[in-house]
Amino acid sequence: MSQSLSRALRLLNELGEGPRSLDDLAALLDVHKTTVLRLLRTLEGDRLVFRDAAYRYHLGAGLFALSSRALEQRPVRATAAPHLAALNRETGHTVHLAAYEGGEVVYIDKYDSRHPVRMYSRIGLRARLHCTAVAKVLLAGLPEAERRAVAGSIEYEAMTPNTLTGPEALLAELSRVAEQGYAVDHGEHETFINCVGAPIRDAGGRVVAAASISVPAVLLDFEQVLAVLPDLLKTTAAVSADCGWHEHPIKKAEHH
Amino acid sequence: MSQSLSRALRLLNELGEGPRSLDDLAALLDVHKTTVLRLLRTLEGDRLVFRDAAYRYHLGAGLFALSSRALEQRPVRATAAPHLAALNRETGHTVHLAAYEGGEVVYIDKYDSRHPVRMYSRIGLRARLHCTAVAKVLLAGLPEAERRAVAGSIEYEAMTPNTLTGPEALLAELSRVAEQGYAVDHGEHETFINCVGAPIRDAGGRVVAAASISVPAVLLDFEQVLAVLPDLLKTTAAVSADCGWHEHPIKKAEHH
DNA sequence: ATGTACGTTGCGTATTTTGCAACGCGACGG
DNA sequence: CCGTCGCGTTGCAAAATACGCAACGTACAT
Repeated sequence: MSQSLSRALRLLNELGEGPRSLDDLAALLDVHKTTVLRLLRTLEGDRLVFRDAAYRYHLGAGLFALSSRALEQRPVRATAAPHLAALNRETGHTVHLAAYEGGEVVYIDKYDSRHPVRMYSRIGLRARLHCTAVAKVLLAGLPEAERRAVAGSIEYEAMTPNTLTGPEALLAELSRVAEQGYAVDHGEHETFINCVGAPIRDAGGRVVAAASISVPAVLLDFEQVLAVLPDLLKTTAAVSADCGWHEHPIKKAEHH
Repeated sequence: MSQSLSRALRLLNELGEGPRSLDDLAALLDVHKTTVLRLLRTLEGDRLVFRDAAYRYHLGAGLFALSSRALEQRPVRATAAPHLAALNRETGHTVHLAAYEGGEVVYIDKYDSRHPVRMYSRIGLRARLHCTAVAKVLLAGLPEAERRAVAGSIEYEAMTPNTLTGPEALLAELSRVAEQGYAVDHGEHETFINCVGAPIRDAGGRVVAAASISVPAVLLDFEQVLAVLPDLLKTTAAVSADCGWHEHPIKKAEHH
C-alpha cells in the first residue's frame, strides 16, 4: 500500500465535503503543510483539484474527465439513458441503473423523482447486496456457484424488520427473482421506501445491468409500486433489445 | 511533486483508454510490477479501480462517487439541467454547459444532438479560451483587468483560418460579447462547426456559467445557427432567474 | 513600522518506496 | 501425470523519495 497515494486520496475525499485551505488539509492528515502542498501540486497538474483566488482548494474538472471515460466504458448506460429518462418522466419516480462489478453493485445512472420526498442516492454509491432490488436482480443473474459464493460472503446487517438476514433466505429470494424476472425491495433497505427492479440483458443473454424504480411509502404503498412494474419491465425489455437481446420463443412453439 | 502519486494518476489515465493487466501497466510506467501492484491496491481500496475475473484492471465506481460530489459543488449544473434538456429536445442540437474555474473553461454538462453528425466533446474537457463560444462568454464576464491578464497569457493556436490569433483581437471580441450578451464561434475552433453561447448569471449578476448550442455546418450554416440564438437566450435567462438573477429595469424607467 | 496568518522554497535526513528473489496458482503441452 | 510457462503475490534490505524544519515572501491589521 502506498502511503503518499492514500494521503492524496484522503485529500480528494475531504474536498468532496467542500473547499479547504492548505492548513485545513494539513490538519486533516496530521502532516506538515509542505507535504500537503506537494500532493496538491501533483493533483492540480492533472486537474483533479484547483485552487481559487482565496487559496482554497476544490475538486477539479479532471475528475469529470476521468469519470466520463469510466462511464463510456459502460456502454449500457448510454443505451439505457433515453429509455430510463422516459420512464422517469412517465412515472415521476426515481429511476436507477446499477451494475455488478468488482464484487459490488454500484449505481451508474440516476433519474430523480419530481416529488419533494424522495430516496437519497448518488451515482457511484454501492447498493447493499442483500436488501436492494437492483442487487437482487444482478446477483440472480450470476452463475449458481458465484451466486452462492457471494451470498456466503455478505455481512447481513438488518437494515429494517423486513431485511433478509442470511444466505439461505437470500438464495431462495434470488431463485424467485430469476424465475419471475424482477425483484422487489419491500421496505428491506429503508423502512419507508419500496422498490422494484428488473434486468437488462446483452446479446448473449447475460444480465449486464439492473434498472429500478424507487418510491417513498408516503407516495405509494407496496401494492401501488407493483402497479408500475409493467412499465419498468417494458423499459428494461426495450433496453435489452437495444443491447442485442432477443427473447427466446416459448417451448411450445418448438414442438411444431 | 509526488512521484508515487504521479504514477498512480498515470495509471488512472491509462485505464481511461481501456482495461489493462498488471504487466501492461508496469511497462507503461517502466517500473517493476510490484510497484504497480501496490499503487493499484491503494486505488482499489478507494474503488477508483477494480480488477475483474481475468485480472484486468478497470476504472472503478469510486470515480463516479467523487465526480458526483464535485458536480454537486457546482449547483448551477442542477439548476440548468431541466432547461438545457428542454433546449436540446426542442432544437435537436448539442447543448453544452461550461464554467470558468482554476484559470480554465471546462464543460460541466452536455446534452447530445440527435443527429448522426455531431461535435465531439465530453464533460470535464477544457474549452479553448480563444476560439470557443462558451469561453468567450465566460471571459467576457470577468473584470477588465483579469480579462486582460488572461488574454495576455493564452497561446493563440490558429485552429482554423477564422481563429482569433492575438490578445488585441480577442479583447475586442470580448467587448462585443459583453455588449451584445452572447458569443459566436464562426468556425473558429473547428472549420465545420458553428456555435452560439450565452451567459448564466447568479443573484449578484456575476457570470457563473455559459450555455451553448453547437451545430456542424452540414446541418445548419452560420446564419441558421444564429436563428436558434433566441431560444438559447430565453433558456439562459430562465436559468439565470432560477439562480436568483433579476434583470435590471432599463434606464428610461428610472426617469419616472 | 511591527506582528500575524498563511503560502512557498531549499536542504539534509528519516521514512517510505522500490525492486529483487522466491513463491503460488492455473493453464497448457508432452 | 509432471514440467514449464505466464503472471500475480509476498517478504526483505537497500535505494530513493518524501518529509519537515527553517527561513522567506506577501497581504493585512494595528
